[in-house]
Amino acid sequence: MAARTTVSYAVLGLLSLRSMNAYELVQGYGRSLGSVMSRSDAAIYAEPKRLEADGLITHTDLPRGRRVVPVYSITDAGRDELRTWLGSPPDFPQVDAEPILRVVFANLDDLDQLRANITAFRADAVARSIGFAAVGHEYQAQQGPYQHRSALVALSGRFVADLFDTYVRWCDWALGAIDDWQRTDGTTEAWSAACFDDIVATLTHPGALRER
Amino acid sequence: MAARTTVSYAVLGLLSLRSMNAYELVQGYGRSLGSVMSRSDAAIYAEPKRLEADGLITHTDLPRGRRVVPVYSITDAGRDELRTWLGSPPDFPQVDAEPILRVVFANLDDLDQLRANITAFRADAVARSIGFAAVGHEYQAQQGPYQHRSALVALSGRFVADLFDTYVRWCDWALGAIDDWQRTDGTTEAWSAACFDDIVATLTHPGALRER
DNA sequence: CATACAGTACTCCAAACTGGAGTATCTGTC
DNA sequence: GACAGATACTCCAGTTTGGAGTACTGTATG
Repeated sequence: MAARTTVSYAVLGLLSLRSMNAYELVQGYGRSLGSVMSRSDAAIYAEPKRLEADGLITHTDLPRGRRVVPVYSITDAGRDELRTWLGSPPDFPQVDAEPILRVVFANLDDLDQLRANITAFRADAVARSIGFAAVGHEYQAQQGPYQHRSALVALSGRFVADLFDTYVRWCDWALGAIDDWQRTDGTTEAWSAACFDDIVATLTHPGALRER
Repeated sequence: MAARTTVSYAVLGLLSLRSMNAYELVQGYGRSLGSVMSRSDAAIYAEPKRLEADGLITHTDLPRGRRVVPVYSITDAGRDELRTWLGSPPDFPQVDAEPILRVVFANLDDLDQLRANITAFRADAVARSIGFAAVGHEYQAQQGPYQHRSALVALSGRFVADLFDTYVRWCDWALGAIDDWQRTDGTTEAWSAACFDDIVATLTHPGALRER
């Protein structure tokens, strides 16, 4: 019995809601989980094979026109595995923020380029927000699937919305800061010191309500 | 010439600040970039070999007691590559939020387990905040390396602090919401509907100042 | 009624990455 | 002189990426 990955639990979780084929798994994953835990299609297609080998799911071949498609269902062992995972300590979220790497290694002689990178990041965040709002609209109209679980979907949706909002607000703040640097002819020492004070204050009083 | 990955630019970026050996690269990476772009040590150790094969960096063997350690330096071609990358469009950040997966697939019959998962997530976020504040303190005392770039470090530090703060605030909000569900005997339809309205409002007006 | 075309339903692969185990040396302290 | 902890890595099996490729299905359109 191989070790499970996060994809294992995601697929097991989707199948705990209803039986489906691998293609539907990919669609369902992209719709509801893609924003919090993105995986390539190939990784999701591979997962049911591993899970079935360990008896956590089974499949039934159902005809679809001329071809036959395997439809996967969770087993009791699979539900146990899912329950065990829910009782284990959670991992901390991982972020891969490429735009921030560009900030750290920005060319200090080319603040316009830095600004352009942050502006592009902001535009991406806004575009993704709009795209994600479409899914929210469905649930708003009580049309999304698994209505009895809509409160849980709302909790996770709020998380994604908060993230995107944090991105956009950080961009706006950073763009303003860069403008200030130029107004002070590049003497940013005082600004940096104040900023670090602010950062340390946020970090040492997590979750405190603040305005910025 | 193979395609570059994000690690390539991270290593190239670190070497653009000063020459160092692979071990120092790993330490520097963990300190400054680990929170925005985590990579395993093995991935960072492997990168200089690829970069050197393509002439973006070179190495000089320096004696360290009885052993000889290669110290890597960026070349002009490497600086060009870094500059080209900074001019290319940024990727959108990827998040892998395992705790949110637990929320989506939470057992509706066991809200205490859901609460425990969110509480553990909150505790992790607070612990990481405190840990990250230590690095902030160094810069606060103007002791961190690369002082002339401290404004850029401050921008990225603010991003990490905002992220962690967003996590903690989401946890507090979610825990409160779950308490409310229990007070209303599990009839969460009205709550969900209001929550989706709120989510869509955030997503369609990104960055707008709001209180929650 | 043919045919185009979007959607359904996957497989394959090289290269990258993970995370844990393993190895050896170096430096400072008791 | 011993030992801890930091330095300086390598190795590997298993997982994941992302792009290319294949083939069938259902519906609209001329």
